[in-house]
Order: sequence, then C-alpha cells, then structure tokens
Amino acid sequence: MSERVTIEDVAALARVSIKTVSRVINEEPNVSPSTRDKVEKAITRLKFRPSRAAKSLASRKAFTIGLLYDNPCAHYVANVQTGVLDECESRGYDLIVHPRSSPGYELAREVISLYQQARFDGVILTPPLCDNQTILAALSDEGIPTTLIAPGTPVAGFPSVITDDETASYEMTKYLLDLGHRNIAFVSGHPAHVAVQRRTTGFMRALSESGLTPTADMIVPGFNSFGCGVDAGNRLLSRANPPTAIFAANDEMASGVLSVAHDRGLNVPGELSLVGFDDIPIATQSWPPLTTIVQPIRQMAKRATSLLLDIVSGNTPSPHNVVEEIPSSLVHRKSTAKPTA
Amino acid sequence: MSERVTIEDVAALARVSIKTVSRVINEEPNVSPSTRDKVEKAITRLKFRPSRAAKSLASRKAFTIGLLYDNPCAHYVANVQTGVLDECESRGYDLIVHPRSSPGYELAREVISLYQQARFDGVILTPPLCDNQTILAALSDEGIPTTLIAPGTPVAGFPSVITDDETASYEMTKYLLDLGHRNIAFVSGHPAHVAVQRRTTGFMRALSESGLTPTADMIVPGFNSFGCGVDAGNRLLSRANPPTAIFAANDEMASGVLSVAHDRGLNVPGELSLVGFDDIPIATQSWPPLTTIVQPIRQMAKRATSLLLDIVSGNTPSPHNVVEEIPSSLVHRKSTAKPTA
DNA sequence: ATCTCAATTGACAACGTTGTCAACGCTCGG
DNA sequence: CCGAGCGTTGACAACGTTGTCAATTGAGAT
Repeated sequence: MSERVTIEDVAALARVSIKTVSRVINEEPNVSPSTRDKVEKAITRLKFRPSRAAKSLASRKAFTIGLLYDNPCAHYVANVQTGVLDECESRGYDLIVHPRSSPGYELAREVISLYQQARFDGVILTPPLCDNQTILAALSDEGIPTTLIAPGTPVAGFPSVITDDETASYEMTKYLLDLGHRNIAFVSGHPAHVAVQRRTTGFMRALSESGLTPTADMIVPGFNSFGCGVDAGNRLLSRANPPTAIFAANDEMASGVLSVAHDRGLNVPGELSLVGFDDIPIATQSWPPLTTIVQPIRQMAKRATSLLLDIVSGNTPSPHNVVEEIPSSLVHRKSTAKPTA
Repeated sequence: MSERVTIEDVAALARVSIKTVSRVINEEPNVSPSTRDKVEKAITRLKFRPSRAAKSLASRKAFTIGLLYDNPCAHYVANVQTGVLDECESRGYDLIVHPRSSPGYELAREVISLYQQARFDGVILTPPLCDNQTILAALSDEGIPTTLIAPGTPVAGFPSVITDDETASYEMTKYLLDLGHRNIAFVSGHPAHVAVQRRTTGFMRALSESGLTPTADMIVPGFNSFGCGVDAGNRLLSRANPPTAIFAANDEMASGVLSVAHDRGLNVPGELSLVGFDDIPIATQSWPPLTTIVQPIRQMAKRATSLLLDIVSGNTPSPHNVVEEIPSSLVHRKSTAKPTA
C-alpha cells in the first residue's frame, strides 16, 4: 500500500523532464537511446504505472471501447467477448460491456450518454443490434466510431466483419444432397436476424441447382429457440411422408428437433439425418453429436476490434465501408448418414 | 459532434460556482433546494455529462471494478457477468472483465499492475480463481479490495457470497433415495473445485443418514467435463450390477452419462434415473431434460458486487469476513423416476 | 440590536498526464 | 568559422473534475 508513483518521481530519478518520461512511455520518436535507457531503468526501479485517468484527461481519449449486445446465447456472447478482449489486451485498451436491457431508443440514449462522458472511444455492435436502424442512426448522428460484427446487411459508413452464411448453408445442403437425401426440410430462423435468413436462401439455392424445386412445405418457420425446434420437429415428423433429413438454421433448434426424434424413438442418423448451424456446445454434447457449421466468431470479433481501434487511435484515414469476410466451415459429426432406401 | 460541455458551462448558465455544480452532481448535502433546481435545469438544458476521467483523476477513484475469471463454462461466466453488471449499472460503476490467460503468478502481476494504474478500485473473483492461494495472497498484500463468489473455503479478509453445495447435494440424494433408489452412483467433480467437492460430501451424508454405508465403488471420479461424464457412464453401466440412479456433480458430466445411456439404448428415466447440478442450458435441452440443482449465480454475483462497492465507496467500515449464503433449489424435470423393481 | 453557529457558497489548488512550443546542441555545407 | 537545420529536451499550460478551507448568509438566542 505504497504512495502512488508518478511521472515526476521517475523524472526526478532519471534526471530528465516529465515530458521526456512521457515520450518514453508512449514510445514516441526523437528520444536518444541513452536517455530512453535511463528513463526505462527508473521506471522499472520505481515500478511506475502511468495513471489511466490522467492520461485520458490529458489526451481526451478513454482508451476503452464498448461492446453492445442483446443476444440470449451465452456461448455466442462469450466468444465475441473473448475475441474482443484478445485484441484489446494486446493494444492496451479496456473493454466495457453493455448488455441491452431496454428498448432501442433507450439503448441509443445510454450509449450516447456513455460516449459523452468519455467512457469509451467507440463501440462494437453484435447481432441483432447491428441491424437495428434506430441505434445505427443514433451512433452515426453522434459520430461515434463503430464497427459491426456479422450485420445482416452491410451498412454504409460502418466497417464490418462478416461470414458468408448463405454459402455455408448452400454447402451444408449440398452435403445432404450428396449423401442422397431428396426429401429435406429446413427449419428457418428468426425473421429479424437477417444473417440467419440468409441461411434459408443458401438452402434453396442448393436445392434449385441440383434440379429440385423447393416447395413451400420444405421450409417450416422457427424463431431460433429450442422450443421452436421441438414444434418444428413435431410438425415435420408427423407428416405422412416425413423428411429423411432436417436442416435447422441453428443448433438450438436442431437439438429441439433431436429431442423430438428421441421422443418418438427415431434413430438419428439411421432414420433421420439432422444438421444445425453455429456449433454451440450442445452440438458436441448431444447424442449423436451434431454435424454443423462452425462460425469463426472469436476471430471475427478480434478483427472487428482491430478495425475499430485503428479508427479511434487514428491509425487509419477512414476505413468507411470496409467489409471483411471470414470463412466458416462445415464440421462432420455423427448426426448424418445416407437415407435408408 | 458538438464541443464538450463542461462543469464550467453549467456553472455559468446557472450563475453559481463550479463547486456548487459538483455538489449537485454528486448529491452532496447542504445545497439549498432553489440552487439545486437552478443547476439541474442548466444540466438538462446543456445535456451536461461529467467527464469520467476528470472525476477519477480528482477523486483518485476509478469507479470501475474488475471481474476475474478462468472458467471454461460460457454460461456460468455470462451469468456472473450479468449479475455484476446489474449492480454496477445501478451504482454508476463500470466493469472491466479479465479472463485469465496466463499462469497464476502472471495473473497476479497483471491485476496488480491494473490496480496501480488505477484502472479499477477492486476486484471480484470467481471459481476456481477464488481458491487460488497465490492470487489471494497477492491481492491481500497489495491491499486490493476483493470479494469472492462461491469460494470453496471462505478466506479470512475476503467477504464472500456462497451457496450451500453440500446441502443441495444432500437433498438431491435424498430425493433419489425417496424415489426408492438404493444403488446410486455419484460422479464426482474436479478435485481443484472445492465447492464441487462438497457435493460429494452431501451425497455421502445423505446415504449414511438413510442407513446405507457409502462404499468406494459408489463414487467414480470425474473432472467436470462432458468427456469425463462419458467415461464415467461407460464404466458404471458396464458393471454387472449397474446403478439404477446416477448423480453427476455437474450437468456437463450428467449429459455425458446421458449420451452413453442413449448409446446403449437405455431408457432414461425408465431404466436409469439421472441427475446433475448447475442447471446449464443443456439440462433443459437434452432429452429427457435433466432434474438438477439451479444455483442463484446471477444473484450471488450481484450481491458480491454490492459488497465490493460498499467497500470501495467507503460505505462500510470494513465488512471483513462477511460470508453471505444464498440458497439454491432443486428443479424436477424428466430424468428421474422410481426404479423398476 | 447583537452574537453565535450552522448552513450555504465560492475561490483556488490539487490530481497526473499529454500537447505546444521554444530552446538547445550538434552536424554539415559553404 | 558561420549559419542552417534537425534531432533532442524541457517549461508550462491545458484537461475537467473534486477537495480544502475560508467567506457569506440567515435564523435563533441573548
């Protein structure tokens, strides 16, 4: 519990001015090697740590960014957060997390207020917030540096990092097709999640391309939750001519379907092939483990953070309209097999 | 993108000194109602937001706390974080999250460094970090205000919030016993998680009290992961006289066991009752959904935060050795039934 | 009326950095 | 040998609050 060591103490010990110490700390150019060395020794000797508050006040930057989310899936949020932290840590930034707890216009107000208090220099938006027009408009009006993770549609002025849901879904469907399935059903996702919607498109495209005409009854609507998967599964499996394969737009719904299959004593993958999307933990931990699409969430988050930090730290002129794509991949597990003739 | 509004602007508009404005902002006593009113009007009119950095610098507080974790379970971390944020938000504090990415002594150094930079005023430790002697000692040496969430053993000097794992486990075991099971196996948890170990104790106590002598083969060791559950399940279910009920020290292992049961075509709960602990999402989303113990994690986190904020904001003389207990509860789902005669 | 004391208010110095700008010293070309 | 120019250094003023302490005011006691 010693007294705080300040830049002045270091300056005194090294026999230089505080400004020189400041230069060393911030790795500014134009400091002679010998001076730099003296100062560094003094810093180590005194265990000096510059005060974040003073630094922020003087430089008018918070050295902190905000992460906004409104996603019920703990796994997703945790992954994003880890990715963001990876980058923050290596660049000396702090992270403030802000779950949305109130309606959109409220959130916008809160965020603006936080920004005005200089509590962060910019924010990262995750789905579904990154498709929320109210918030995007508010952020843009206020001139708050912002980057988007996996927006449904890229938005002008907001650098984004995306992954191609449509292609992934297309490939998953092709995989099912290649296995020999022809009667395939798709459980679609929440209409508000634009990216998730795109998975439906990929599914249909694969069907068309293989010569099948996608009919309305091949797609049953869901809203992303386990419960919806259960409903969809019941609906689908009570049909006179039930599908031999079901592709759910996310793993949570897929496990809902799986639950129904177990309930009805249906063997997966023997009598029913089942695939999901996202690779949440349950995909590995259900029986059988689910063939699914793994999204590079952590990596996307890291990249989105890097983009944001480039902007707020002034390293980049203005990377408006940057859209980076990171590929996802299909992981084969045990929930798929050839259809029984 | 307007210029920053400062306390001086407010003071000028309200025709008072900046100190008076400061008093109003901080709800200090001894401001006449009429003055307070004038100032408040000026604040709203100008949309004034006090600068966090300036406030921190002047008051020598960060108004930020740190959350340290090293827990692979996203669900757990997310819950803790939500609870912590609940409290932080209502008291105007920020949260910095810090996942442990390095060995213990490193973490300790990082945390101390962060504290010395005045980046937070205190920290909250979650399991298993809150049982890490190296870190506790470092924190204590440095005089960093700290509270613990669910430490295995309460530690002198660190206010803690706990839940009674032993009793919960005892009651779960009794429930199985009341159902009529006599051949019950327990899959124990990671030896380093002291709280999880306590679950074993509760199990054994319930057995003894009901007149059964707990034998060594009733307990098979696990290390908390799904894979361990699979191993334990295989071991247990290949026995000549397999248990009619299995109690796993956490849900992840329970679902590992469940997986094995499915694999062997064993009906749960018809031929095997299965229970877990924690109520992670998979407990609801597996088939059948698992009877388990739900822990009040979010509430515990909120309380631990409240305790910490009391200390760092000087509201409390010194609540050393406070240990608060919050009860957990048993939730009945569909993985348990009477044993078949 | 006068005195006392508490409640109210303000002036001004911290807080610990960075930014600005001027001064210094050294090298190099003429 | 001198002046220009650049690399290096330092003095000092921000930055926007809170803390300290003294000044002022008003009510109640004498």
